[in-house]
Amino acid sequence: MSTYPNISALTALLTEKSRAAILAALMDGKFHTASELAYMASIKPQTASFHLAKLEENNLVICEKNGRFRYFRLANDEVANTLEIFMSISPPPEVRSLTQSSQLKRLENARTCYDHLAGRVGVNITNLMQEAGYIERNNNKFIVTAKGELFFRDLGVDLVGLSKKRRSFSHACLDWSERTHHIGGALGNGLFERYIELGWIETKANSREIIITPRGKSGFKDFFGLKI
Amino acid sequence: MSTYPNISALTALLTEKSRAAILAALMDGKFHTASELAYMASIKPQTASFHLAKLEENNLVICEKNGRFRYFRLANDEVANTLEIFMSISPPPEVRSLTQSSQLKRLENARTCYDHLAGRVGVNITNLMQEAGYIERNNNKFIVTAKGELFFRDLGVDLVGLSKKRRSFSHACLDWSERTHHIGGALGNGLFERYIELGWIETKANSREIIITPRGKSGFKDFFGLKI
DNA sequence: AATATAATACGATATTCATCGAAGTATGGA
DNA sequence: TCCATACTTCGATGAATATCGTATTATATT
Repeated sequence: MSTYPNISALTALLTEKSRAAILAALMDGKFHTASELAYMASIKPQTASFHLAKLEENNLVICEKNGRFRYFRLANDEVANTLEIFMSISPPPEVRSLTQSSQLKRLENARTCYDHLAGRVGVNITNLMQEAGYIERNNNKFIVTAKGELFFRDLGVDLVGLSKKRRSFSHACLDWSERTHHIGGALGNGLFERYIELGWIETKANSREIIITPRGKSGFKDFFGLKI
Repeated sequence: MSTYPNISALTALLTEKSRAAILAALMDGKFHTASELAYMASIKPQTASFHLAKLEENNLVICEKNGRFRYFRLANDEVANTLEIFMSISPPPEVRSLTQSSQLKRLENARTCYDHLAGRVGVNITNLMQEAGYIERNNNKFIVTAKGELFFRDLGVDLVGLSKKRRSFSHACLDWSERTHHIGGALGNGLFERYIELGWIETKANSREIIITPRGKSGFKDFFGLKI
C-alpha cells in the first residue's frame, strides 16, 4: 500500500529487548559464541539461538562455525553504523548503581564502535585532524588531504593498503554519546589497529571499553595535540 | 542492566504497522484529522484513536482541537528528521503496481520532508548551493557564507527573521531516497515557503508530492543552475 | 429539540511471539 | 565406547497488544 520505505522491518528486530542486548554486545566488533551472548542478554541458550537465527536471516549478524562452537559477529560496518544511529537518537541509559555510572563514564570517554575508536577521544581526534587540515568532511565521508597523506605516513598508517579494502574507505560515523561524528570505515579501522600496534590503547575482554595507556597519552598529545 | 541507550523505547512505537502508516502520512508536515489518518492507515477510527493517543503520549505528535475535529501533526522537526533517518536505513518500498511505481518516481523527484523540500530536487539544490559557496557544511549543520547572504537576499529569503525562530536554523537532513542530505530547519522551511510564494512549486492535498511549475523550472535554473 | 457527525472509552477476541523445558544433533575428549 | 559440552529443534505456555463491536461524549446542523 505505502510508497514509503518499510520502517517496521528493521525496528521490529531491534525493539525486542534480548535481541537489542545481543546486538549491543556484538558492537565491540568481536566474535562471540552463542552461549556467551545468551549469558550477556540474561536468557537461556535456546532463546538466544532463536534470536540469533532471526538476526542471521536478516543479515544483521554472520556466523562462523568452529568445532562445536558457533561464533557470531555483526555482518558488516554498515550494520554497526546503523545501530549507532539508533543509539544516538534513543534515550540515554538509566543509571541505577555506582559501578554502572562509572562504567558509563569510561565508555563515554573511549570505546570501540565495531572496529574503530568512538567516544570523547574518538570524536576529539576526528575534530583535531579536521582542524589541522589532515582530513576534510564531504557529506558523509572523510577525505584525506595532501597534507594528511604525509601525516598518516608519519603515523605509520598505510593509506594505499586501506583504500584497496572492499569496504567504504572512511565514513562519518554517528557517535551516540557525543552526538556528533567520528571516523569509521577502513580508515577508522586502520587508525584503531595502528593505535594498538603502537601500544597507545588496549581493549578489554567482553567490553567495548578502551584503555588509553600512558604511552598513548603522550602519543595522542604529540601527534594530534589531544589533551586527556 | 545495560550501559547502552534504550533503543526499544522509540522503535517499539514505530514497529507497529498502523502507527508507522500514520506517521508516514503525517510526514507531509500538515495537520490531519483522526478520521483521515484512520482511512490512510486502513484501520477503524477507534483503532486510530488508540494509536494517536499513544503517539501523543510519547510526544511524537501534537493535537489541536477545533470544534468536533481533532487535528494531528508531527510534534516538531526533530521527530520528522528522526523518521527520515529511519526511512533512509530501511528497505525500500515494494512496488506492486504501475501507479505505485510512477508515484514513487514522483516522490523521489520532489517531495516535502515535514516542512521543507526533499528528494532529488531538494538534494541537488543543496549541493549546488554548496558548490557555489553560498552555504557550508559544518558537522550536521549548514552555515550561510557572506556570499550566501547576498544570494538569499536576492532570492527574497529573510535570513534575520529565520534566525530568530526558536527552532534550529539549518540542519543537514537525511534524505531517504537520495541517501544524502538536504537543508532542513528554519532555513529549509524559509526556502520552501519562498518557492511557493514565487509560484515555483505547488503541493498536492494528502500527498507529500511536490510539483515543479514551468515558472519554477526556469527559476531553479536561473538561480541555482539546476537542470530538471 | 432532534439528528448527524467526529471522536473516544471499554470490553472481548484473536494474534503474535518471546520464553523455556525436554529432547535431539554434532563435536571433542577421556 | 562413553560421556560432556555447545547448540538447535520442537512444543507448550503465557504475556502483550492490536483490532473492532458497542456504547458514550462532544459538537454541529437543521
